[in-house]
Amino acid sequence: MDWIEEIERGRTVHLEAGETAFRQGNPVYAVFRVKSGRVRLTRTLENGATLALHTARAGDTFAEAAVSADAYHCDAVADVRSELVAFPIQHLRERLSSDPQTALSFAMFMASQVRTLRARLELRNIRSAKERLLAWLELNGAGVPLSVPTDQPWTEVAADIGLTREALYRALADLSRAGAIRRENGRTILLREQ
Amino acid sequence: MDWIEEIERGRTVHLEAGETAFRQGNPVYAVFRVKSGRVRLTRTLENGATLALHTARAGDTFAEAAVSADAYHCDAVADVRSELVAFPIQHLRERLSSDPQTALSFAMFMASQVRTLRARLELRNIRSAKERLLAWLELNGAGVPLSVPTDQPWTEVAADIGLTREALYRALADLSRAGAIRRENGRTILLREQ
DNA sequence: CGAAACGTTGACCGTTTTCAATTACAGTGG
DNA sequence: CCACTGTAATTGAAAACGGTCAACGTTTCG
Repeated sequence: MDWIEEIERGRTVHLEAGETAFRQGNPVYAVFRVKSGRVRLTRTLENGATLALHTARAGDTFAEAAVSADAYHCDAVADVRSELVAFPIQHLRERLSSDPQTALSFAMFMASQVRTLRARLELRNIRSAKERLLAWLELNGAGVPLSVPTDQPWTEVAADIGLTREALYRALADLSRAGAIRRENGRTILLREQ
Repeated sequence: MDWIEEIERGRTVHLEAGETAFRQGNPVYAVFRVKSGRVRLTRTLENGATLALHTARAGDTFAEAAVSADAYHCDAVADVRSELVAFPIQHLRERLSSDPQTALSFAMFMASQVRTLRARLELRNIRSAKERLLAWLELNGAGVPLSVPTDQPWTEVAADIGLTREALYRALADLSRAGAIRRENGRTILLREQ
């Protein structure tokens, strides 16, 4: 799972809000992981428009493509004060191209990301806030009855599933009221399972 | 880019609408690519609910995780009559675990998918239909001035970016009217570039 | 201790969805 | 070659849902 940390420890980088880890065109020097904070990846087009490509949060790895590229293809700007771990590509490349086991771990890690992202994208196709939230709970729940621990603020969940926090709280309240879920100390339990 | 076809040719599988490539729990036997049609990946929960995990379309590879799993974790059901290519995992595994170059190609292919998916997800955070469409055009455009070929029906684009086709056509009309884009034989050209 | 973030609910407004209807076009079989 | 079916492209009108703004209590953390 943690393919990259098996290869090397990496060095910690501190960024203040607005500071950059790299810019479009800079020669690649590392792959990153966010320890805390938030990093925004954006691409600037020829015409000056800025496109958001990703927002990396605590735990996320980014710029994995650096392994096989010469230069970065987007900007990485800290959104708030952030702490990153930078894994120099040098060593990474050597290990990946000499040790098939490491390369395979890397590949399978990326494959699992793909699965997660596809599911999140599919989730966004659900228009109704209530149903979307319900699907998110089902996707992230575990156990019987299915339940989700409240280990991240609902505000974050809201951003995750593409709702404003207000809409999320309303959906939560509606589902509770309808008896589809129950919220208790630190967990949300799915009811009405058949 | 086409890591998998460099390893083996795979055998073609024909599925009628409703037929399955595999079901949750089946022992893995292949990784797939859709040649034509559409395959829906779904997971059935203990409580009977069905979760959509992905919809694979022409050109998409799916079940890449089969490489390192014993059984499939979801159902793959053809949505319409479809043609798939099945790449037996046997040989795939051997090659991937013995040849670092192949494993690395696989990893980088997955990494590029991750990049694309992240960008598509980020796109969905744009609430306004007009702006979302504009961002999609910028993301998929090429050349100066930026332009996008009409190689897929707008109906599909609508599904891609999470709008109903009606909303998309309206956004398209609005942008045209406002002079932000121009639609001509087989291309959509972004104007107002600075 | 004070300032941020989080949690929650109300009211209103705007955009998108929905439903409906129409035109255009491509492929199919008689 | 033409009626016939299915998909794509478009536009209108009305309804619904989520966004936005506002306000307030609570928790967290430097």
